[in-house]
Amino acid sequence: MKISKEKAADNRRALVKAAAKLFKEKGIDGVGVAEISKEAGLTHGALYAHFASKEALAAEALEYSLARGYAMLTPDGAARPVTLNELYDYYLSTRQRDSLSGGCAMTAAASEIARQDESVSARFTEGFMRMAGYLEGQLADTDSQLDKRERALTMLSAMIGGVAVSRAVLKADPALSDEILAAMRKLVGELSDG
Amino acid sequence: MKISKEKAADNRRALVKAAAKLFKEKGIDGVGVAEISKEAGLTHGALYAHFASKEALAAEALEYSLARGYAMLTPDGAARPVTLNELYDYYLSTRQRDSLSGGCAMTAAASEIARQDESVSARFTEGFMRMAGYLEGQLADTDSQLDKRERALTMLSAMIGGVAVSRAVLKADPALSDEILAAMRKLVGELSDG
DNA sequence: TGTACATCAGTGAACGCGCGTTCACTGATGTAC
DNA sequence: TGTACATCAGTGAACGCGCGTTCACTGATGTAC
Repeated sequence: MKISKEKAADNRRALVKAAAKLFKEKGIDGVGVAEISKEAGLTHGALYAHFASKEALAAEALEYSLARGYAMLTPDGAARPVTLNELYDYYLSTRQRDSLSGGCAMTAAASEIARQDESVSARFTEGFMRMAGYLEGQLADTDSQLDKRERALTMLSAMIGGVAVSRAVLKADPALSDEILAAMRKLVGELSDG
Repeated sequence: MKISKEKAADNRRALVKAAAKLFKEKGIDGVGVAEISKEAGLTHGALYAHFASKEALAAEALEYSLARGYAMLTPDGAARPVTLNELYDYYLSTRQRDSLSGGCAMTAAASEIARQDESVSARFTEGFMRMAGYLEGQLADTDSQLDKRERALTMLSAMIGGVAVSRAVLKADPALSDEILAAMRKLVGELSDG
C-alpha cells in the first residue's frame, strides 16, 4: 500500500537511525539489510525504495551518527554549553565505552573505514575534521611543542584509539580497560590546558 | 592423500600466515575460509583438519601477528637493537599505514576486537600489554603528570588510534592523513623523552 | 465538494551467490612384522 | 631390508543458511477534473 509522504519520510529516517545503531554495534559487514529493516519496522524491500544500496545507506548512517555526536558534544547543538573537560569526561567514560550502539561512530568504525570505499571515507573525514576544528578553536595555549591544530588532531585520534583499545581489552581485562580510559583522560587534560 | 608430518606442519603454518594477512587486510568478517585456504595453497576442508573453527583460526592468527610485530620492533627479536625513536618512526610511517596486510594487527583489528568473543580479546590484550610493558621499561623520565605506565598505555593507544584514523581519512584527504601521522609522531616523541 | 484514476512506498517471494561446516573418500606416509 | 597395512592430512561435493538485490504486485494517497 502507498504511504503518505510524511510517513515515508519518517520511515526513511527510521532506516538511517536503525542502520546507524546496528553498524556501530556489529560493524557494516556484521549486519544485514533484513535486520536493519526489521529494526526500523519495515521489510528489506522498502529499504531499496529509499537507498540505492546497502553501501549508500552506510554512508548516510555514518553522516547521521557523526552529526548527532557533534551536536551532543558542542555548544552549537547542545541544550546547554559543554566545556572541553566535560567533553573529555564523556568521551572517555565507561558509559560511552560500554555502549557500542550509543557511542561515537568514529570509535566504533575506525579500523573498518579504511576498507570501505571513498563515499564512506569522505563522511568520516568530514565528521573528524568538524570535531577537530571545534577542539582546535577551544584549546588553551600550553608549553607543548605541538601547535593547537596538531594537538587537536592528535587528541582526537588518541581518544578514538583509547576507547577502541579500552573496548578491545574489556572482556579479557576490565581493570586494564578502566586504567587506559583514566590514563587517556589525564593525557588529554594535560594537552588541553597544560 | 596423506602428507608427511613435516609438510602438514608447514601447511598449518601457511594457514595461520594467510589468515593473519587476510584478516588484517579485509577484517575477520570480510574473508571466508575458502579464500584463506586458497592463499595457503590448500582447500577449505584441510583447514578443518587443523582448526576447530574459523574463530579458532582467528585467535591463532592474531597471536601470530602480534608475536611477529613484537619481534620486529623490540631488541629481543630483532636482528639489531631498535631504539624507541625508530619504533615510533616505523609505527607512524606512511609505509606501515599504507600496508594493511603487512602492518600492525592491533591497528587493523582495533574496533573489530570488541565484537569478537573472549578468546580473541585475550590474545589482543596479551599482545597489547607485552608491547606496552616493553615501552614502559624503555621510557625516560619527563615532567609529564603521567607516570611511565600511564604514558606507555596512552602512547600505544594513541599510536593505534593515529594510524587507524590516518587510514580512515586517506582516500578522502591524503594530506590530512600524512599530517595526523606527523603530528602523532611529534606527540609520542614529546611523551617519550620530554 | 465528489469522483476517477495515476502514483509509488511498501510487501514478500524469488534470484544467484558465498558463507562456515561436514563427511565419504583418497592415497602417500610411516609403522609393525 | 622388504612387505603388509593402519593412519590421517587433504580433497571436493554437499549441507543449510543468510546475504544483497530484484521485481510483480498491492492499495492508500494525492491529484486532476
